[in-house]
Amino acid sequence: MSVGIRVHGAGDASAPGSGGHACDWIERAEATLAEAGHKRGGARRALLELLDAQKCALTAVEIEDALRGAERRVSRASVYRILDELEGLRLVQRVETGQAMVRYERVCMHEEHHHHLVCDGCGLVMPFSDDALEQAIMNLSRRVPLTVSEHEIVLRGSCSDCSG
Amino acid sequence: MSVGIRVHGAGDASAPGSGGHACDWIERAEATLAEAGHKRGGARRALLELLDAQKCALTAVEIEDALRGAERRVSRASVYRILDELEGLRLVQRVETGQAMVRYERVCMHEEHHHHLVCDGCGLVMPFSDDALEQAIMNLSRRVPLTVSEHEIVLRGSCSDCSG
DNA sequence: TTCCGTGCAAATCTTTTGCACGGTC
DNA sequence: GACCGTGCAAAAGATTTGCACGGAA
Repeated sequence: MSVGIRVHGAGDASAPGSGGHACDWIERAEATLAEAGHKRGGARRALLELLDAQKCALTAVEIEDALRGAERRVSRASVYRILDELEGLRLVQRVETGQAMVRYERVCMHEEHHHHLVCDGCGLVMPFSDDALEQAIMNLSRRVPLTVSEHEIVLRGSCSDCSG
Repeated sequence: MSVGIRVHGAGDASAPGSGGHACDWIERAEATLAEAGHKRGGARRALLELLDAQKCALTAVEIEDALRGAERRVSRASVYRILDELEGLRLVQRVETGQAMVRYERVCMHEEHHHHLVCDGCGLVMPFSDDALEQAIMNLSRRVPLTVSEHEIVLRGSCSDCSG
């Protein structure tokens, strides 16, 4: 009985902090980075703020573009480098949507684990979560010949706009 | 109650036809291709035979390498072109394992739908299937704002060899 | 004979790396 | 002052495309 399905809106939440998070991700990120021996830097700060304001995963190019006008310009190389660091510290996670480019989104502990809907027509990516699905995955993970550390689920299809 | 979990072996089945299929995939593929107005060709034939003998998904490079010695040499460009055609005809499907390269495997109608376990340590990819999971996905697919045409699930972790 | 399938080489695109400079600690 | 974070440019790796030839229908 999957009564627990929740589809979150897509797109970003322009105003920083309106991403609907109550986990102070930026604060935790800065702390984790400091703990790991990193110094602060303007590019990374801008990237953290951008990611914090998103509701869903972005590609490196989208991040570079978003930052170009707004916060502060950040070079493509830095975007990749920073995302890589953050992924290593489990502050962001990669999302493979099968769209040629990898997407990244912040990971909020205490926040609901979610997965993605991808429209093959327009490329829209939308997060969702479902208790029954998580349950099935958890049961499964215990019974598989692999120590499972993460899982990723993508549903592909056609969104209401593209279905006509 | 996920009593239905099945983990298939990994790797290929060297002897063509031993992939455990009862669906005559090659035959169906050739028919579908002909119907779509394609002429026959040696490169594609070799690729079909290779894919038919696999138990799990291969990358374009693995396919090129496998074909180099065996069946018939096939250029990288042809590998990609042929895979693309086959994907369009739903004869093969892409598998995104998060390993930098896309993987491809044949799609057997009538054959059990499966997903993948990926070892982050050694890159091993193993197919599995689970009824409870499929059930959860099916329920979910009906209740989501997207006409779902496919879904992909990847569990990542550490295989028994890599866990020590 | 007409076209499609294929190989080769070049192009494109995403992601990574080398190096030098400027800021943080 | 020592070192890390960052930008720029070049490199690397995966995938795609242009073009010409040979084989299938």
